Amino acid sequence: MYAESERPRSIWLRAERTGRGPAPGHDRAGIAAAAVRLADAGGLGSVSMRKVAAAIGAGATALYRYVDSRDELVELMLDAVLADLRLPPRTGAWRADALAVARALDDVCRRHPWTVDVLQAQPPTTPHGVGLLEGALAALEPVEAPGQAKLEAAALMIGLVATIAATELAADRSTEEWRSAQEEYLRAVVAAGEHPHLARAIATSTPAAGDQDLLGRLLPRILTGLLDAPES
Amino acid sequence: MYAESERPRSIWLRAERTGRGPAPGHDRAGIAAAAVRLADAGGLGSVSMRKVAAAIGAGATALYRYVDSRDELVELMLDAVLADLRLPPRTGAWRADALAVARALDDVCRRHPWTVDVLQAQPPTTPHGVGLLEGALAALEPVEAPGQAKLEAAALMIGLVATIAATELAADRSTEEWRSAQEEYLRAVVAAGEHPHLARAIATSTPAAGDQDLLGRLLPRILTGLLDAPES
DNA sequence: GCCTTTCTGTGAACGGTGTTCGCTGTGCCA
DNA sequence: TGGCACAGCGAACACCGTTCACAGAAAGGC
Repeated sequence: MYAESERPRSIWLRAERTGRGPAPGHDRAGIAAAAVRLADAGGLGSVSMRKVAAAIGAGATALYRYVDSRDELVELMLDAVLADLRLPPRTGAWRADALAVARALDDVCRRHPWTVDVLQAQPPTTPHGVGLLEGALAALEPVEAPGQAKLEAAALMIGLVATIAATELAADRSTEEWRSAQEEYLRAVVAAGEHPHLARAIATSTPAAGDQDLLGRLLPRILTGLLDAPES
Repeated sequence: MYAESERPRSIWLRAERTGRGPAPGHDRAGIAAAAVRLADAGGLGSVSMRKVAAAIGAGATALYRYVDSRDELVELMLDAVLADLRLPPRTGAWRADALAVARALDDVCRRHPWTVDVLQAQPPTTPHGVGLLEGALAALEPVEAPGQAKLEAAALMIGLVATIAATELAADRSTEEWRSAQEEYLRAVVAAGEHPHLARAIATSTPAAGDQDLLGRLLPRILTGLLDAPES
């Protein structure tokens, strides 16, 4: 099919083991688990090849025997956490089914906040990632729409879940002093009086009232907008 | 108010010039413009302190006289491109007005694709960024909702515009060989037959048919979901 | 006018990053 | 048993953001 073997291939099409030579001391699952542990503790930024290698007790560059690049390592990590997705059985009510898929993904984002950084960039093309896509498309099965529109809807749904989760997680994901600097500036803007609507909104805002279930209120309407189908 | 002057402050609260000492050879606007040029050409990743400094003909570390960190440089860049926002006058029809604000932001995202990376992370707290927030809140003025809800709606609206733009720009923003590897894997998944819905959606998908005006179809419904107001 | 103070720009340096390369040794296959 | 392909490693390269001490220049106070 392809010339010899030069073509760069996805990690998911490369066998983990060739059979020749000494047995590897580690495997993709263990590496991904160690990297996920690091990311859960300190965010994606604290996942470096050297740190992950150290975490599994290997030399700095041993990881490149298992992974072509850091991006591939992140793909491994994403697939590892998406393996925990618990997609409920379909009921046939497509709005509810799609919402259930979204909620399952949302759960993963809560457990592993760094996943939003990956999911916002592009839809996941890993084994469990395409499982998620399949689940979303299965939920949309009753809808009459061209395949292209459904693909877009599924991809966008994933991105939107990530964005909503990111918005709600924003407070946790930034440092204290950065937040206080932001707030000081906002206070100054409000005090300057040039932004009356912003001032009023902030004044009448109860700081603790994180509104509940954004996903449940938003997603059905978003899907309606994407697929232009009447309520059902 | 604060002890002496140690507290870290936002760059927008620091004067650009104190008056003493030699005149600076550069200014924030010029630095931001050079950085924006770099980002437009090669993405946010190709904006490094050294490259920006070289672009304005300065030594590697001269930038730190104007900016406390790279993150602040990005804030400068974001504000520079948000200065091009052309917010149309309000009409009083809040859905249409909010959509107009979103379209203005969408235009900026098309011209400077790297802005989506910044906007997805958190709402913009720069002079023109709060101008955008003010514009969004002004559009929502006729809506009866608590300030907190309106703030959330405005912030989420910005993030969603960025996510939608990111989805549509995804093809342009990745390298050719990465995309071909992804496609090869997807083809293999479809061929394996374990994902019937995905297979059907891809089979019936016309590759060129980027669906038009996602924003116009999505945003009104999203706002309805956020603010729970009847159509008007 | 001078002097002090304060700021600008610089080059070197530190610790970190992703990644490449050549080496040693090991274990499988023929 | 010989040969070969692979695992792991250490050094190295080219970057990155950031800090620091130091040169020189311009403004303020006297």
